[in-house]
Amino acid sequence: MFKETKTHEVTTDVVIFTIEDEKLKVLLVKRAHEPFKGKWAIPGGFIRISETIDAAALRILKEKTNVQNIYLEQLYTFGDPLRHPDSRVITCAYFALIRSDDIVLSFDDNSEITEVQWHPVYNLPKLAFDHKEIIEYSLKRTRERLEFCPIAFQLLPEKFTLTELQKAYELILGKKLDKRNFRKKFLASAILKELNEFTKSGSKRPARLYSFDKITLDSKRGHFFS
Amino acid sequence: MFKETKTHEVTTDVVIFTIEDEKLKVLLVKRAHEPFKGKWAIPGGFIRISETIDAAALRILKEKTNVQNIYLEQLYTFGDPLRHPDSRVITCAYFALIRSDDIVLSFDDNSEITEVQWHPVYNLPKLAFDHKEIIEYSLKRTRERLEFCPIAFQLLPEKFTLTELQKAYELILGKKLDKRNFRKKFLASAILKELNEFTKSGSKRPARLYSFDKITLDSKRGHFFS
DNA sequence: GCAAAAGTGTTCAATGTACACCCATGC
DNA sequence: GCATGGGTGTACATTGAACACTTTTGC
Repeated sequence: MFKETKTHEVTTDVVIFTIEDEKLKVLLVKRAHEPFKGKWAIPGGFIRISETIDAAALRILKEKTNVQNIYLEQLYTFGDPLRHPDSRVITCAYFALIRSDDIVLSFDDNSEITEVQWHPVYNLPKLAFDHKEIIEYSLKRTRERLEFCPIAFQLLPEKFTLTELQKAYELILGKKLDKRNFRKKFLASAILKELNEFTKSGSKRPARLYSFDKITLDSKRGHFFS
Repeated sequence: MFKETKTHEVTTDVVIFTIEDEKLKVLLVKRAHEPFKGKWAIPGGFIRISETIDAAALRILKEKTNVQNIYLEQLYTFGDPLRHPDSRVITCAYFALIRSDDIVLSFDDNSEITEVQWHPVYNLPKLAFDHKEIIEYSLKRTRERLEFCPIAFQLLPEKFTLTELQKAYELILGKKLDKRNFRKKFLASAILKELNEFTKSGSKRPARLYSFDKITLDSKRGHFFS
């Protein structure tokens, strides 16, 4: 009975969302080897024997984006025996939301990968393994989370306008929202800090900048991210 | 890098809730061997090389309870390198809700287990591994699910009274609910079928029996259990 | 007739939704 | 002065929460 388990392999894959060019995008890597050589996949890797699964996911996030201290949530563990064509690989998937500016995509020259790139979520190339399913499920979960917690702030710069925040919501949810209701809700929620700064307008009325109120956010962390 | 993964072991553990003697209980097994010999644990086992994780969890559920076709949901994957004292064991935890009547608890004489028993959730013995944490998290998720889907019906017989349904909710949520509001909500929801049958009262007013409307439930399955 | 559980409605507060116009700026 | 995106409030419907008494039965 124990013998059987020896050939399991356990990986973690991380779905990393961002907003770039007014589009919701996901980070993909191009595979250097078979199986699925030359196909796009979400970044992932083996879980090391003495690291937690969370740590493995964070490590992979950092390897590709140099980003740390991010909202990273365990999504689901995918274990169909046929999901990997060669061997039994169980993967514990995570998802994360990050800002794409001031990020330098990178990868070691370990010959596992030949490219790293952002791809529009709503227009993905053909993906390796069951990664399409994993991304779809991530999006679904992100939408569910968004109804309760303001995780969209991970996608925005420290100072942002309400319109930018609304755009982020609309991109994730895939639908238009009512401007007045949106603003009313956030201004009532006390998680935003109204700044006395405005965008230097490029040919239109300057917009007020807001930031997330770290104190309120931390105090509600258990509530939001439980 | 690949070599490292060879010593991972992957199991699934299943938290099985039921209601017995007006208490919310969870199924525990007593371990026959070290580590944690003689300690109570939630039932679990290795995932076979060619079965899905879902199938493994269902198999374990069936081995202990002979129950199939049940609401079984993947909970979370626990992978702290120190959660097992001897080796690296990653476990993919599931939870399920079942009725305890007409269930015969059982276990193979494979000498892994010396006992199988229901234990009150709110009064657990000391548990092996991180199983206390897993049960607590299961309860939390069950509560969250309960706010959206009527999963409590898994705990009840086919025909039940509104009071029994309410009791099930109260036991899971750990708090009293308002009778009138509770009934109003369910009678408005159209997921209950009102039967022309009543409990044969034991010294009190007979109560109307209801059953879950399978058709409505199935049509809302995607909605509830998405 | 009394103990025990079944059954029943109204009011109020909070929340979500629909909806249209004026404002400040750059050109 | 006009085009562009920024900013604002009201009315309505839905939902959840609080709350107390009458009914039916077995004994």
